[in-house]
Amino acid sequence: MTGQAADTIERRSGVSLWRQIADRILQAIAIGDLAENAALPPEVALAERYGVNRHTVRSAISALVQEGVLRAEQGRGTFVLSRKRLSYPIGARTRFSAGLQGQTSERHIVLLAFSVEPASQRVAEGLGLARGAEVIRLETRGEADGRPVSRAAAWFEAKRFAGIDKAMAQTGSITASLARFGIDDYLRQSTVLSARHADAADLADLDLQPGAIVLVTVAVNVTPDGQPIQFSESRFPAERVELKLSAL
Amino acid sequence: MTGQAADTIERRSGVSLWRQIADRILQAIAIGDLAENAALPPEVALAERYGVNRHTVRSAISALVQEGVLRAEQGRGTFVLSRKRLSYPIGARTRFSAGLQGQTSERHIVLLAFSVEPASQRVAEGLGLARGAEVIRLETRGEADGRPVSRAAAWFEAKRFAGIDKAMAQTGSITASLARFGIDDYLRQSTVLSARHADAADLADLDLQPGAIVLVTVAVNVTPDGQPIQFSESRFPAERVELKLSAL
DNA sequence: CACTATTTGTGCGTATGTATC
DNA sequence: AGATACATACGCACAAATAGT
Repeated sequence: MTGQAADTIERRSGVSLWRQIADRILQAIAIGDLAENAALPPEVALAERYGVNRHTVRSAISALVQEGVLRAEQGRGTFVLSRKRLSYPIGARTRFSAGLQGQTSERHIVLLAFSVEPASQRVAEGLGLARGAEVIRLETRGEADGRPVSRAAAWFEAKRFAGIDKAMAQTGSITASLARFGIDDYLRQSTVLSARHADAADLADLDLQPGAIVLVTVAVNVTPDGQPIQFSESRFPAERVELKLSAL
Repeated sequence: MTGQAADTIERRSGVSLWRQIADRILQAIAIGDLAENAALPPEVALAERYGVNRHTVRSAISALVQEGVLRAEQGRGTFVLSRKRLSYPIGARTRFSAGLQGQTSERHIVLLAFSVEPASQRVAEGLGLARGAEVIRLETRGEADGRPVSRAAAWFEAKRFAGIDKAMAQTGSITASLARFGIDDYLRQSTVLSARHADAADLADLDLQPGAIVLVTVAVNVTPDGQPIQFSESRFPAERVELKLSAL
């Protein structure tokens, strides 16, 4: 971000100063004046350059952080985010590791937590169980090249899949764990997709900045003969992942 | 939002004042103390209640607007947004009107604009044309019960579908328009899904507030024998729509 | 390890602009 | 026209995190 005179910031032009400054920064990124991961000048420097108060610069930066363009780190600076996204396939046979093969040099699933609990309304419905039936919940995080790319909770009928947590911890794979219970194949029966802002838990789990967006999928997996075995809710950081729908 | 003393807002507790106030408001909504579409007290009143500056209240409200919980309208007030979502089906035979049947009493597509232009890289690839080949672009908005639920751009080969804009204007249906060109059936070949914050155009087209999220699908439709006929990019307001994936 | 400089984060007070009723 | 309520902008002060010295 070199010269670019302050004189193009116009007061009482109908466009707020902070929006004009935000647009200037976007332009600088588009031109290549600000490269990916490059640091912006400090807020005070920008304020001086544009002849505005530091708060006004902060409003501009804040908007771009919300838009997923910048990342501000207290004590360090403000940086331009990279924009490449992994393409995560969703289809009849959605599998984490296989799906990302070729796009990353490394990927794996970490088991974060597990618990046995009574099924909530939606979990019971998804699995075709009575409400309150015992289910096992596995919390996992998917990572690719060291970066978190998904955060999922999966529920299984406790009676049928007792010990799946240990299998998961050992194998690091849902597919392999289910195989231990005689499930050689399973299919995606339904997927509902939505998006929202990341909440506090998402921010921590996925290493995101406040204001980041997560794609949320709620899915049911079934055996080839239609028996529900897994209910899951997955969250993907929208800035790092896109979903590619294939034959479902 | 009745009583709830200010004394639960704690200074130097490690949590910023604005975040504590935002959480209080979320709690009030969860409890039902603030109903859907209810107006919040004015900023100055909240500031006084919590014993903070008005700016601090504004930070809290601003965060909740970003999170899609509130909607601030200059000169009128700040309101709680409703949370019900339409479920938009995506599958092999994705059709706008048929998909929303049963969920809304009324839905239709409005043709906003059309143009003939040279195909961009991705459009050419999607349609299997040479880059720069002439294509027709249709801009449409989907509405259900008077609310915008989608905004789409669709591209067709100009040579083959000359006049599709008029068909679209008359019929208000892509399916019906394609039928005039001898396309009785078509299938969804590929769909890539992502999410981002709404840009200025989205805000205007979909009647959203700054900070709103849009789900974006990029899709190619083909004839049953695999010939690409339509490339499209659709945007759905995430606060009003979820996508339900069905057999693709 | 303490100290300092740098940089972003939080909060207050004030003034003025703009949209709505 | 006047009152109300949100939006923008400035200036000041201090807190918190980081990176060096």
